[in-house]
Amino acid sequence: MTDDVAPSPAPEPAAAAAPVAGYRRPGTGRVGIRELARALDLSVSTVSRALNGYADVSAATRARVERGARELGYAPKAFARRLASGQPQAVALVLPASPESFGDPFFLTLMSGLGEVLSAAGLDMVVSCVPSGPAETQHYDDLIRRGAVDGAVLCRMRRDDARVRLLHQAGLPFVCLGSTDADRPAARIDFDLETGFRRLAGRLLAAGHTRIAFIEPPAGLRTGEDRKRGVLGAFADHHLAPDECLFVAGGFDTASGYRKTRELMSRSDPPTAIMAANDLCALGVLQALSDDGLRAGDDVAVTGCDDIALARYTSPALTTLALPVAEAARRLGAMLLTRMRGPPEVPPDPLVMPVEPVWRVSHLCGAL
Amino acid sequence: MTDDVAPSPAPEPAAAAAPVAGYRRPGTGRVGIRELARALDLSVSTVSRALNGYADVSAATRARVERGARELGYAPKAFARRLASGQPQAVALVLPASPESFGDPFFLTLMSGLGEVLSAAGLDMVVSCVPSGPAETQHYDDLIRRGAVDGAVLCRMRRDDARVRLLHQAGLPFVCLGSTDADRPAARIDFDLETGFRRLAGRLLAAGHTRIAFIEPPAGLRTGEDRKRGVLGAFADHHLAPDECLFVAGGFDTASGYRKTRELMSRSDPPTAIMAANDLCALGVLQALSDDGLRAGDDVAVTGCDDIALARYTSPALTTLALPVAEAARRLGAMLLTRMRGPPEVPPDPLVMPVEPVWRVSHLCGAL
DNA sequence: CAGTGTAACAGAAACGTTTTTGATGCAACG
DNA sequence: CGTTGCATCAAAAACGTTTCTGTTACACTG
Repeated sequence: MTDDVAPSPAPEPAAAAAPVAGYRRPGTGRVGIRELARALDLSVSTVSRALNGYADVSAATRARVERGARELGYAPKAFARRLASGQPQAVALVLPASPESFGDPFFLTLMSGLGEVLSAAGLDMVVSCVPSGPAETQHYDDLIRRGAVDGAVLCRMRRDDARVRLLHQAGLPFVCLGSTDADRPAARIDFDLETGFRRLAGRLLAAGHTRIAFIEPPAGLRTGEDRKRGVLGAFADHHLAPDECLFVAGGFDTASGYRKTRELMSRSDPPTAIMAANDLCALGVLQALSDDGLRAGDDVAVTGCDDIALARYTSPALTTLALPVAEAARRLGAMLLTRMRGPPEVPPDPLVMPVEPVWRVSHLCGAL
Repeated sequence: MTDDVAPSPAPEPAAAAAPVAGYRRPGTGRVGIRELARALDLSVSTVSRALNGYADVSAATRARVERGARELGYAPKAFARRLASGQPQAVALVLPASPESFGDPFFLTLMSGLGEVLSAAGLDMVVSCVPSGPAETQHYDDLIRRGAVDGAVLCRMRRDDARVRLLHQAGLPFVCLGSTDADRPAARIDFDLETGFRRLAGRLLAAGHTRIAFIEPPAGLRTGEDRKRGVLGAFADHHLAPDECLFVAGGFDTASGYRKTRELMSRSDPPTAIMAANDLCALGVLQALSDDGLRAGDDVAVTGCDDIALARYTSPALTTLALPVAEAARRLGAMLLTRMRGPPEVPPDPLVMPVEPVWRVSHLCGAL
């Protein structure tokens, strides 16, 4: 109401690199704690203390303040509160931005579950999509230095992960989806993918498959090691040795599933079963087989991982591993909350969540 | 370094409703503009002006400051900057949180494209998942009052949308994916879904289908009206009248596609073609047909919309509409940027983007 | 040479909160 | 009656920036 005119005779209104200039911030003139205090004929400090639950304000006054705040539509500005008190305001979620995995429903579920509990705690979630690798760590560094977030959620963990080193030394509370190195223990939740893949591979071995191919996740990921250990374990359970030539580097995307399957099936001794890194990858496997005139579940056994909504609608319906990712996301959020509230160094409480095979039809068919 | 001890004799460290207490903010002791100024033997104001591109600092000093900032790892705290200058810091993206559409890759693509251009402009993107409806508007209201964001992106537009009313009156810059009422013109990008559905339906009509079912998007959505107008238009083009009983309320999720298809196909006069609200919905259609022993593309024609990555991997491969959503997301971000930078009332510049049918196989098969 | 302009910087006042420290009135106590 | 204690509130000092207003030194004008 007061300053509605332009900054007219501004001495030097920023010259070259001014990032976002000429912008008149919205919210100017909106009701602040000062207006609320004046309207109630109270001091600013009393209003603040009333709203924040301090003990030295009478019940009557507190009620009056709360009512006034409601009526005038006052809510403390998050950035000012953050500046004055350092109370946490937002947490970061950095998603991998590989163009292929754009469609992975996994992350949407993760985000949604996380957002649910964080928003209930009054925290905002700032998410960014950054390609995995050094750029990702850099992005975290930027977020921290700018003070944009007070906590972080990591996924796609790798061993000797630069991000956890950074966050540890920055003293920022964080939680991981998936485990990393043990030297720097970090709070985390993990899916028991080793057992999951062991059970999947075990079933294939029991059905007589010995030439089992495994399209591995992108190199460097901890979860890739887990999954591989699982299928290796199944071979050991059956006192068999895998043909490691059939373990090929792949990815979490449909395209790599397609490509790798064509390579595998054009060998002189093709596999009789193909385990894909995840469901998205398995879709590529299915398509490649179909293009070769082969049929999954009849000619070649195929398995996926994640049990995305579409797994039951493929043809044939995909046998896969169901991950409780919504539940994991909620728990991750809760873990992060306690770390942000509590002392900076609470002991990590790792939690590994079970994974359940979903036997549909793509894994059927014996070895010969 | 100075205050590392607890707030020991705190008079009354918050009693009941203190939201997040006992938390010692991270970043304490990190380098601020004050430390940087001291290290360079300059005043705080000069450092600030140097970093912000003001003209009244010598080139030599500016270089020295920039170098110092780089070496000490200084970046201005976003919240303090926001407080002092009102420069925008973050924009909101509120996604629908219906448990069914959790997996819709559409939103992941939208988010990623948006994030790309916003992050390049130094803006954070705070995303939340809220069920459509009043809660959504309430959430925006909260974000605004708390000053958490300086701009917003809306999707899933409805006519007479409460959110655009709110944002308009709050004076917050925003852009929409999809159009709303014309009385309050808002900057937006829209997909030409009317033409898209008209072409889809046209092809079906040309193939002899007259009993075309349409599983509509959730009621109230503008995009639903567009799509319906498209199929109605195709009927008009062919001088035919549709059986409106075959236009049923559905949703953007697989489950409703499945359910509605079973209902439709159990009629005494079932449709010979089914147009689904989107690809996710079409997957349910495919599954329902398959469960009835019918085959899409042979017995019944089926179409979707969105061309999600999986559309080519269904069986049969899904005929659908390809939307340039990544491109739209980037442009939407750019539009929001100009609105946040420019004066609050720049004229809206609506943009409708073309949509391309992808003729795969599920639409094949004639009427008889 | 007094005056004027200007380049380059410093000091201090914002911004909207929270938190610390003080102040006041009043009851209870010795 | 002077203290002490308590309940309740107000004033003022943070928080880390940006921006407004001075200030200095120096070159240039007339």
